[in-house]
Amino acid sequence: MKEKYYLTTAIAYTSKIPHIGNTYEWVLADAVARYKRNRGYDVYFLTGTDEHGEKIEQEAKKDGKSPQEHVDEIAGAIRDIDDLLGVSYDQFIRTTDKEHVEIVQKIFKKIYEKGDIYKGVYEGLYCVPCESFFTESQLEDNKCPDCGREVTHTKEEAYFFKLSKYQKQLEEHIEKNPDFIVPASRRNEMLNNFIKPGLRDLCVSRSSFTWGVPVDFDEGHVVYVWIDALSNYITALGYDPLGESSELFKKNWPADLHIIGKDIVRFHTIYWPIILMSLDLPLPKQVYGHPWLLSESGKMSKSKGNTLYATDLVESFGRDRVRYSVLREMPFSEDGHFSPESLVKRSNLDLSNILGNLLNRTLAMSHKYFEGRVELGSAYEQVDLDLQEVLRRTIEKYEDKMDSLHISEAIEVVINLAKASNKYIDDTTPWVLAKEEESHPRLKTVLYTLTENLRILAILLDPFIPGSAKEILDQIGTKVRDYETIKSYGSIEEDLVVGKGSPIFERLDLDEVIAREEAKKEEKKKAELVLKEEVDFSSWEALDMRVAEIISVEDHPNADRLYVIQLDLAGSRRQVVGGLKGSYTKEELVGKKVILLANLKPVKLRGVLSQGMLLAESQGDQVRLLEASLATGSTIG
RNA sequence: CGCGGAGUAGAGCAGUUGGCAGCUCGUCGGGCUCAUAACCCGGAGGUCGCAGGUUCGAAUCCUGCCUCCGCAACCA
Repeated sequence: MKEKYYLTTAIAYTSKIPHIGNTYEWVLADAVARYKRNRGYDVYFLTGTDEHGEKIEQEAKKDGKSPQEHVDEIAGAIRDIDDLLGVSYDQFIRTTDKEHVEIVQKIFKKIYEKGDIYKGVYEGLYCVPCESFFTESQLEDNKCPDCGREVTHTKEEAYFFKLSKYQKQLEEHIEKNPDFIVPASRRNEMLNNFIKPGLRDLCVSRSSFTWGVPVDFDEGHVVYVWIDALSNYITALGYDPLGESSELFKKNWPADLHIIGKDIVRFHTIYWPIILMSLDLPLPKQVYGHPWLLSESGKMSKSKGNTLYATDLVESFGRDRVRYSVLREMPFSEDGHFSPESLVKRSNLDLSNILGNLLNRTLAMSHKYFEGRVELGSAYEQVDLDLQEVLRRTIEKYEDKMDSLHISEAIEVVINLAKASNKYIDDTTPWVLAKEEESHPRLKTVLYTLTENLRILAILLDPFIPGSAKEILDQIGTKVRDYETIKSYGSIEEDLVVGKGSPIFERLDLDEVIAREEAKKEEKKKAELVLKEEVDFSSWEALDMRVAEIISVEDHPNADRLYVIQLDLAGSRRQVVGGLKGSYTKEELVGKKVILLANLKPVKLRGVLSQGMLLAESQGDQVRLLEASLATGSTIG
């Protein structure tokens, strides 16, 4: 009986088309899935899309579509990206699937009936002019802390999850199972930052929007999107909280591995385990919060113009180069950097020069000297045995690295084997052996060794570059492709005739690629200029913008990125809180004449009153204030 | 005093239990010619963020400080 292995990715949020940083996760999971299959596990690999929530409702509205139309479109695109990257998922779940929705409703009901979810009130003391809720303790003299006016008692019904009930159990589980959350830094973060300070009951329903799973016993409420989303890992398998679960579920749950981004570790290691505890289900064995794939210039974002998409990359470079370079550049716990340049360098170096060239020169020699026939000649010599020892250790390290999810290091180990094989050619100098008839048996053994090494290299690389691994084995012409065969050296056919071979992974010209990518980027920029909806003149007239002068600037006492700015507006004093740190020093700001949106409703930002907004141009992280020259109080128009 | 990291050769990074400071790229020089101008060998290049301490011995352990990044918060 094969041992089962159930792994999942996070389900992708369908608000926007994901970039390569988002899609990296699927390739990572796919590499693990393929590796485990090769090792003989009965793998079940789940991925899919998360399609509910307020944000999606809003995105759809912006495009003038219904939420369903919107998510159908994005989910389709995501599925296409998965297929394009060769992600070998067994199931693709969508949270709008009817079965999923029904089971989520049952899960919610079951937890409710158990008493872990209770109906409460999102209670608050409400200040109508400020449109804000406050707790008793926030009030100053029983008045609104922002504007000092009377507050009214307001209640809104909502459902809450008693997280605190399971806090101790969860804390113990995490402490007793050091591998439950990896890497360890994430584990510490969860314990110190969230669990130990105490878990507050979580509001698990919403009534302010409707795009979600309805609470079937209470109209007007939808299930909190995270409860809905996390449940996919069991609904996909056919879990039934009120009846008999499917065979698929019984076989596969608990999951062996959830692969997710480091930003959502909290949901997967606190909320999700507690949901499972409440349902009396076992917890997943491991959650890996992988780091991020960053662009050269930092986090990928549209405004920075450094966003890369899998579809473009695969079109430009081919699937395996993209898969290889993202997996290779990505460390286990630190963020990795990725760019088309790094892809080209990696690809040329590892795949063309070291691997592809090794294949090519080996096949060429077999043909040149023995018409492609590969067989063992004279007995192994020390240099051959040394290489076999390198090979043995390579497999050992590879398995160790793959099992602990250190994918990049596993790849490195394999490439080092390819390097050792190249060195072996220099050490044995086949072209010298070819000259003398009497050294031909030795030459046969050398080529046999190289061919067997290549076969093993291809099998080891299969999880990362499945297409090319197959191509290598095809060129060699061997049918011996099972993972287990790499452990008994010399498993290759005895009467093998290798193919002529042709270069895999042609070298790429870096300068050419850069020029091409730049041109593409420019075109993209043009295509992405999308303006907001048209407004009429009265909307413009309603804004009162004035010239004002900055008198003084202080750090916000309670927020890292904010300044508290005092302005002179035609003799009267204004205070504005703004996120200008990082763009200006305090000294630079003082004395500047700027443009103030003066009739914006005042709000408190982390406790400090802000009466207006300063106009500035912004691009990504860069912010530059618009500067004025006329007297303060002058109007803009 | 919210939490977690990072600071090691020009760049990107390894350094597990303290024991002569390493890898890849780049650079310089050499070798080879089977091969995708690829492959192989060698050299140069570092006060291991700063300051103390423990030790026969510290990149590694302890204390303090500086700088950077991420999470959380926040950007009118």
